[in-house]
Amino acid sequence: MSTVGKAISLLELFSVDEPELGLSDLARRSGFDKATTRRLLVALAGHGFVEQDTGTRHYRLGAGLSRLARIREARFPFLQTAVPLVRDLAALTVETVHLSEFGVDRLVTVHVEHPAWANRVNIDIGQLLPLHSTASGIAYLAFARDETVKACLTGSLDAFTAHTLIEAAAISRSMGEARERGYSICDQGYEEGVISVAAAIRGADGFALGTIAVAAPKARTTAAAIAERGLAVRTAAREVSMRLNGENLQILRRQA
Amino acid sequence: MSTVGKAISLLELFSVDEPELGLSDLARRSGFDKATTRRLLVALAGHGFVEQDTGTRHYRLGAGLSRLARIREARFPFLQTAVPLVRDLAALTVETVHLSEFGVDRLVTVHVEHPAWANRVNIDIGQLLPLHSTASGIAYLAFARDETVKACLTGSLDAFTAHTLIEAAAISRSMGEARERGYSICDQGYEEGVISVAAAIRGADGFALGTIAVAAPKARTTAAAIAERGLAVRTAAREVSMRLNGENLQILRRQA
DNA sequence: AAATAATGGTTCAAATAATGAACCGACCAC
DNA sequence: GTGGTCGGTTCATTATTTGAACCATTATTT
Repeated sequence: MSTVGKAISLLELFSVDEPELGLSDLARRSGFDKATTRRLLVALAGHGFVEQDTGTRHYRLGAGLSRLARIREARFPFLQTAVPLVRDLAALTVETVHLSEFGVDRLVTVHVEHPAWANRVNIDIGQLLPLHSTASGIAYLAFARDETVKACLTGSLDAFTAHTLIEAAAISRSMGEARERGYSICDQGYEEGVISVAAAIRGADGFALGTIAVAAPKARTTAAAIAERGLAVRTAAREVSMRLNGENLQILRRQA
Repeated sequence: MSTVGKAISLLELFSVDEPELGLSDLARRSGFDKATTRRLLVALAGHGFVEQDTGTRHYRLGAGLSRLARIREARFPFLQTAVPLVRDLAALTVETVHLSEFGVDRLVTVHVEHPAWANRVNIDIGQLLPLHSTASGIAYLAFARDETVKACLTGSLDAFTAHTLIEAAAISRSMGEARERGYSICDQGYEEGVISVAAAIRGADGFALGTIAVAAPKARTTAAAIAERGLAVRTAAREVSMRLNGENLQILRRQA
């Protein structure tokens, strides 16, 4: 692994649940030597990618990341555009709604709205979602580049529950349904007892950029509710797509 | 420079004005060899820190940065807390209001609100502000750790305009005034014809975390307007500080 | 339409930077 | 005290990064 990759994988050890980590802890989890870990942290700190708490000496993600993320957001206002619509959708459905963006080979959760229910689906910002076994993933794949789809479907796929589809043919069928319907449905494919619907947010070229999804406990979810949510999530995703691409929705037809 | 430092300095070449850059361009600006540059970009792309446009093959900042920034924001909701108050302040003053956070040795602009005026002070997200020659910088230094102040004042300081204060004594005096007043004033210290006021956002330990500032063309700015804005920016910064620290404002007294 | 000069990307011996076992001092619990 | 942490440092060994020269494409220019 390159040194750069190692440094970034240190950053990736931080999460919403564990936003501050000590040197030894980071070394242990990353598998790097303590000296190596520290060397990397110092390099990262020198550019504000991590900060060190002056009291505990623990490390946390730094302001340099916020800076770059804001620069990115200024050119590509994904959050700014989508979050209000995600909020509306959350108010409408009264279930967990999450927004994700494609990165490398997975979907990255960048925003979540939780309902007031005690029994709800909990999702953390920063969570990474596999493409083949989530409603978001299927919705994404339905409008992804062929190369992305191929990369996803070749090789063996993890089964997270007994319901996870792991055969390429079954997943392709699911993608096809999502494409026709305008939204995907994933019934406990990633976590037992959770049913989700999702729709793709698409770029000016018609390919998917990310997704909006509604996740709910299966116990209180009727087929009618699924259909209703599906239409709502489809509408929301379409609206985000249009706002992102300056209203020229005609390009949103897939150029097969 | 460490490899990690090189990779990060590649990321820092991107800005709001130039959010997409080609390989040769990046190599030229960074001063790294083309092969080195590409190697670094590939490593960064592998973790979603940069993405490559499939058409132009140009590189841009990637979703991985958004992810980490959002994880950071979840633990330390600086933007979420401050932006609404920055907006209110912009509506009130009808001048450019910007929010910044300390990083490494400078202030990082993380949010900006511009007024509708044609003649206004323009600031980009991501802009880095020096501590000694901006209203934000002085406001920050007024409540910074002694080590930070010392690090800033030792060594020679750049004069950006004929008005820039570059003697440690003068800057210290300016800091003292800011501390008493609750806000700093910087009269053309960074850019000719621009006058700004700023106040520090402070953490639970009483030390500054960042600043809120109002910047306006000097031509249309009266002494009375400065005083008024000063109080407004002070109030806004105090409010952000309190919300960030869970209302326990008593800790906000400086523990000399 | 041929020539030129960009571009993005690749290769491999040479040079440089990363590595990690052992070490230190500080702190904490027993 | 003693043993176990912790954060941090050192330096000979080792592995990775480096960059000149290279190719294939894609604009420009002549």
